[in-house]
Amino acid sequence: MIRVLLAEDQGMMRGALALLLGMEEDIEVVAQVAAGDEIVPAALTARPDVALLDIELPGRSGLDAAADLRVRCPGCRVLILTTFGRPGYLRRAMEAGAAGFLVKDGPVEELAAAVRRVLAGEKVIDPALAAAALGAGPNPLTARERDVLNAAADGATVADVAARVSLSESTVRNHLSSVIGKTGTRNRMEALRAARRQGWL
Amino acid sequence: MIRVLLAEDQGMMRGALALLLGMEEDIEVVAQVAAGDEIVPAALTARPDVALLDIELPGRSGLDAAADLRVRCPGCRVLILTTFGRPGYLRRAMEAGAAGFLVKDGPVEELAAAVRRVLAGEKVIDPALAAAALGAGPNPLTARERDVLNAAADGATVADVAARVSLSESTVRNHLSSVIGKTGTRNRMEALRAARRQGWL
DNA sequence: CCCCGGGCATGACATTTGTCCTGCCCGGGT
DNA sequence: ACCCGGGCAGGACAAATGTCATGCCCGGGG
Repeated sequence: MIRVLLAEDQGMMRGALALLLGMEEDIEVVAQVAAGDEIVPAALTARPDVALLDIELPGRSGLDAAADLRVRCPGCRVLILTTFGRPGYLRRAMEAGAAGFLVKDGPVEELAAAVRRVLAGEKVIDPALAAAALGAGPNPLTARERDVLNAAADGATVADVAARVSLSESTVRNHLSSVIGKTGTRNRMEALRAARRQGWL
Repeated sequence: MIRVLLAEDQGMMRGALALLLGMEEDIEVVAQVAAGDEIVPAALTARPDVALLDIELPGRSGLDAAADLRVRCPGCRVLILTTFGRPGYLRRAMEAGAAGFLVKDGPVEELAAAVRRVLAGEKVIDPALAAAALGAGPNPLTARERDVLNAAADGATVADVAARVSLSESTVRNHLSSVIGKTGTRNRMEALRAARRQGWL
């Protein structure tokens, strides 16, 4: 019996996946969580063999939780299941020690198969996605630049961002100008979209 | 046997829902589509009793398709199934003649139940959402303002937008200024977020 | 008939944004 | 000891953005 933990915020999706997986003879869903910060605690009590994690979750990113599971719950394989096949997401997933990376497109049949393959020690990665991730190179943004970009993501003005991250307005503008340069875009809005598309968040 | 058409772009979600609904004794999924512009053709050949439609679909909005089904396929009830419980979406769904409006949170069990209730002639709407939709009032944006805002949604400059919608730059700025005013925001980015949140798109 | 809202357009203006240059501090490599 | 990348900040400048007043045209309603 393969013990599976399921982390997914959309109730209907989570319920449907749980039912589907539960229908397989050799799979058992031993825990379901809807938030990122519930993943590690649930894994510690439920002791799953495979953790099926969404990335965009309330509370905490599935990728962060994956990195934690690596040390807090060794022997528990991580399979990332996400809407977006962003190169940066795949890269971060691999760095976090994930054993597989699935996108929510693609047929349902893939899911149970991927769970079994991951448990068998295989890596499960879409080859096309892998190529894209390798070709795109690593995240060129510095931590500070990501902070500032995130703080500006909701349309905040320079002054707002400066207040949020406790920086001078000049510095904020310098950082923003820098990410605009690195993304090859013309303004923060385009830069934001570009960074998101790459999974640089 | 209730004949159901399923329109949902995410492969895994679509597959999972189809399997779940198919498991009900009285429900049969007679068509599955992944794009908005496939809905009406599929409905015309498959003759479903209930059309379960996502809103955000490639090709065409599920809401537009719903309005079309009203005339092209009368007797076919529409049940909207969407990620976002935006007031404006619900309002538009009702105006398009939908019989129900479900959000993808909430338990899976709701789904089959909603299909049956819709077929029985009931309206299926979350009361809290209905209250929000009524309280929010109608969409204050004019058609042109929506066009311009959409054209600016990807970070395009005023010049870009003007070219896209064939307007003078001055007019574009006037329209943008107007939506900023109507949304009570400070710039186009905030205005965009506000409009999206309301479902005014 | 007149008024009003909507679309379109200009020009003027203040503010914000993005760029560039300079400078300082720090820590890690060579 | 030296350099370099990163973070931080200031100033100066050009370009983009947002506001406002004005004007014109149209169609629908009172």
